[in-house]
Amino acid sequence: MIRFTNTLTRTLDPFQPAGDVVTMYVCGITPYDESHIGHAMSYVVFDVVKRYLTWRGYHVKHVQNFTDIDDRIIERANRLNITTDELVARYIAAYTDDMRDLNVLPADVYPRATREVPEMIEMIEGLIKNGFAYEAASELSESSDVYYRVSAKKDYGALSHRTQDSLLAGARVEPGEHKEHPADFALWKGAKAGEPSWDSPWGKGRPGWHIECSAMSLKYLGAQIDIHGGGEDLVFPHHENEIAQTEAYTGQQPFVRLWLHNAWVKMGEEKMSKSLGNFITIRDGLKKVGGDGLRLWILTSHYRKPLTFTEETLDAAKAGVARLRTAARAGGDAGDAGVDLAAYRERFTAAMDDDLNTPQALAVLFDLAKEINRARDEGRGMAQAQGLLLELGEVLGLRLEQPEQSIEAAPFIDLLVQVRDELRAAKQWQLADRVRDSLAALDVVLEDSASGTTWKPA
RNA sequence: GGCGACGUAGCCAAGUGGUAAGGCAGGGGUCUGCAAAACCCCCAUCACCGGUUCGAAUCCGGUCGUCGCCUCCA
Repeated sequence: MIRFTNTLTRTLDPFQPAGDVVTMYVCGITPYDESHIGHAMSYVVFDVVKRYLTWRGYHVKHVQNFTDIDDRIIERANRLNITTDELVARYIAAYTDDMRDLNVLPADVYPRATREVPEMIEMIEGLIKNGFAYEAASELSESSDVYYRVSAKKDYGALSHRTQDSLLAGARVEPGEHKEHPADFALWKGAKAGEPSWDSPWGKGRPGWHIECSAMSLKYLGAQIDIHGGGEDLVFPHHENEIAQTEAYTGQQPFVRLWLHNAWVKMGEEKMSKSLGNFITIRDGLKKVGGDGLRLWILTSHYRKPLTFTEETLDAAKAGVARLRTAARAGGDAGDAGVDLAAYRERFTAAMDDDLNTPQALAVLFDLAKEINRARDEGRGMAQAQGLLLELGEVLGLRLEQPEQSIEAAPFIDLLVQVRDELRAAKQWQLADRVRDSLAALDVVLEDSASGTTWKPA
């Protein structure tokens, strides 16, 4: 039985989707800058959720949004003197490249806020009609704002385990806003001069942040969905507000059956974040340790625990990948090594069933790798065990069977290796070693074995 | 102030009642022309104090420390 920790209940609950197709909504990025490895953690984690459920026989429909209009996008576009559309297109492309290289499977739909405005307006109108929202004049705009009336929903705060009273303390009202209650939040913002805006019953304006996810999950996945995921920092206020909006609008509860949240990446003792400026981009991480390396680094920690970034841990992940790859690719003799494959399969499944315990699942892969290496050393067949290693690796999104990038110089390296073999046959050790050392300096590692010499990128 | 998380070997990180998975690094071997890889062996009593229990890293209480959310954030 697959179980997950549900943020709403804080308990480990059996996974029970409502229908044949598992509906999963994951909060996507705001494309105004390059994504960092904290984002990578979130998307890799939910990619593994999807891969694992699929491996277990479920069909998953995955929707992930792009928040393509917000303050940061407007600011950044103004600063670069380009349109918000141009800015957004640039960073969606960068994100897409990052995900491809991380081997993150694409979502089924990538809705964008700016293309779903009518749906959001319809929802806001419904909320006003049934008393959960109200229009309010704004001194910052010629148009009105629309706010969600938090006090109208009794269980507001359930996800983040907060009371409405406690929310009063932290809530802030910007100058010029006319909220009934400080904790009320914007569904629609009246347009300020020079901002992109859309026509609405309340004049020109743009949607608030939270309403987009409510509108898009409703449109693409229905009033009630199985899984909603995102980073832990979205629990409040974003996801709390999504629940409030969607449930108030549809009248159906619960909006989400299973809330999943991943913890954050720490830089030393602090959270990695854009605002602190202490981030490593996905692109840089990929250059350093590759897609598998980054994934392994992320998955060696449980998704609900903070993951510490240091250069050393990233290097460790890279070395770990090399180890798994060696076992997966070492020239395999056909046949069964006498390895109890079913036992490994069961251990892996048990670990993953238990709230996606990827650290334990990886331990199973490493144990299996050791068995494969041992079989090879003893001259036993190991092809089946290697097949299992690849299969389980794939569930975690690891591409162990092939180099991630084709190397253009491969034919030349092969040639050098051949020449070196002849030198070795002639016992010209010094020259042979020079070839090896020179290739090493170019990050090509040679390994001699009884069956010949192989090489791999460092 | 409110809510929450965490503190396990040099580093990272599982384990939530029966005497500590895994990875990286390190040490010693085997193999090798040498090296690399691989294999074998070694390397922690779980922040601290007290309690419950036959038995606790794991439950309870306290102390110290660290971090997060409450404002944009994966």
